[in-house]
Amino acid sequence: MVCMTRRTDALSRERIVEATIEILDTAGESALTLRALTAHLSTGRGALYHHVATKDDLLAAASDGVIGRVLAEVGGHEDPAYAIRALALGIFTAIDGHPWVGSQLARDPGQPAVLQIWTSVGSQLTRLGVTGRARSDAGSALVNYVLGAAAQHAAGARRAPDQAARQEYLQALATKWAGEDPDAAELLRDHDDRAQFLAGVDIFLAGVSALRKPAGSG
Amino acid sequence: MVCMTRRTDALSRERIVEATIEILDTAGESALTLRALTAHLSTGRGALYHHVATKDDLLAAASDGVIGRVLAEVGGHEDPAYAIRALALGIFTAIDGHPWVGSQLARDPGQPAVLQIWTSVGSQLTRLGVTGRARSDAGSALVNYVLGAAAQHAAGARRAPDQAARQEYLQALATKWAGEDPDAAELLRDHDDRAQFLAGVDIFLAGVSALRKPAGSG
DNA sequence: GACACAGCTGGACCGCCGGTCCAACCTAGG
DNA sequence: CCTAGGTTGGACCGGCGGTCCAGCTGTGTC
Repeated sequence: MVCMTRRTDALSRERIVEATIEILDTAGESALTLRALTAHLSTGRGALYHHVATKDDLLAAASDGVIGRVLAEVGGHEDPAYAIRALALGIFTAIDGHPWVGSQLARDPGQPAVLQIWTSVGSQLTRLGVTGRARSDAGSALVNYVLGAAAQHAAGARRAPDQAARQEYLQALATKWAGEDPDAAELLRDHDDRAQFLAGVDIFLAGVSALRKPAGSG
Repeated sequence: MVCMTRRTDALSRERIVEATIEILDTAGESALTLRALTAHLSTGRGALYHHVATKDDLLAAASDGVIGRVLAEVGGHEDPAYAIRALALGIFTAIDGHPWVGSQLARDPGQPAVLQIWTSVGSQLTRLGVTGRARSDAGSALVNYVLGAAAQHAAGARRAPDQAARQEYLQALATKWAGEDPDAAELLRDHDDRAQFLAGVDIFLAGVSALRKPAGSG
């Protein structure tokens, strides 16, 4: 009956999600409190709960927004293998910038953001000529790899936010590995998460291609 | 000076971790409360904190115990590729039985359980003849895939604990996919998580092998 | 056997959390 | 002007992880 919003600057789900992302980005997951959110929006809790069901709902909406933006950006490449690399790298970059998304994606396989990733990967695999069970197997492998790497990278970023702490962490790991394989310890020292992540995508793509060729007959 | 434990049936870190695993297995992650733990052990909170630093410490110790047992069991295969499959399947089975481990592994890359997985995978890859950067890339890919699949499977199990709920969930997913690819929707219906997980491992192993051959020179 | 000691134990207590509830408010329609 | 209903803000609730401390309990010493 009435117009849906009384004032353009009034509280809305969109504004709440926006503020949520801002808090998460600037102060981290642990700082996202409904109290902090109400303070940030200069409002009360009842108002929040008129637009949002629960805190989890809010987190899902926030990560859905970020992932949705990424998937929309990287959708337009002709070569499907290249598109898959771009898709994976886009997700990685997004989680590098917003570590909380990585944790959130690992939390619930039914949330919209994860479904978006599934369908994007699935359609690129179809374009790659993979179908049937091979496609669902490959899709599962790639999605799980991307989400796993995302969660680990995000957790690492949470644990070692600055470069010094990260160096310490890598050093400790290198020491642990040194006895077993000095070469690996050396590589760990000038280690690039992004390059390693892409190398993993390439291993996956090579595997899909290798398994497709020998099984020629339907 | 004195003997380290006064009575064999007294409170100890081991007993606490054991009780923690029992609560997590029987009642789920959300049921693990320090209050529930004290009730289970018929003790108070101060006593708990004499043996355990924080709740996170407890969770890490619990998952470390489960993973450690798994890795010790599957270590003895001659063929490294087979050993990797056994390793991955062992982790998958453990997480299928203890879903909370899956969530825990995705939370912190520095915890002992994750380091154990890294070193196990790394040593098997070395036995497979993969070295240097290829090894760290392959190890990263495999570990991230396994951890990602574990976390997703665990989250799914948390969300749909019984078979009926799981069917509903798959049905909803199938409906979503049906418009895009009816074949995939059909496959989703009689979907086997364990087989799909192993298919993913095979994709990565095939990729590692495929990328090793063309790059013959060091 | 008495004693002092040190580590262990249990429960009261704290601040904070997510979520609920309701009285006051503000705008649209009559 | 009044009424009505969606919107707002804050008081309130039970429960959480973690801290603190007074007392207990087993031990080594004499």
